[in-house]
Amino acid sequence: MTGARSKASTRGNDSKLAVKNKPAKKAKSVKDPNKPKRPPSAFFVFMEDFRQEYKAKHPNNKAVSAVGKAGGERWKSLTDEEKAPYIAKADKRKADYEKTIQAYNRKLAGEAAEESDKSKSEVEDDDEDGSGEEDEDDD
DNA sequence: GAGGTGATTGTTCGA
DNA sequence: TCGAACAATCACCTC
Repeated sequence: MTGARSKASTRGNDSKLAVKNKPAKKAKSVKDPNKPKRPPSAFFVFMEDFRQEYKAKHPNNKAVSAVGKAGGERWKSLTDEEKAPYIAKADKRKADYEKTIQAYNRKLAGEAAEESDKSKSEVEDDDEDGSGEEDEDDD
């Protein structure tokens, strides 16, 4: 939309020296390394294509910032019809992601229950069949 | 050597 | 409901 991301928006182009005051993004990922990555939005699906095109046109330009800018402008110039295939792809990935995240959440719940059960076992100390394998969601 | 940074938009999730 | 975080990419820079 407005594109007024309070995050980076208009940063110094190549001012890598300008240290961003945003916290380490990766820090959160470290929290949940097993968490499935978010699906790419239609724009990112488009970028996958656009990067190759841009690379072909500008083999010397490896600056991701330039690709991002060019991709953003191109994306805005696209019509809904042109965006449609990318949106469809993104939608597909999103559906897949929902499945994955559900399995992930179930696994989390299972682990939480296991931990809770462990605490209980420590107190009661009985019943340890070990048959509580998480269903790897095969269906 | 390892890891952060930049630029873009869309989506998701938490407060 | 709003806003921040995060998704990909990769050369370059800092520690």
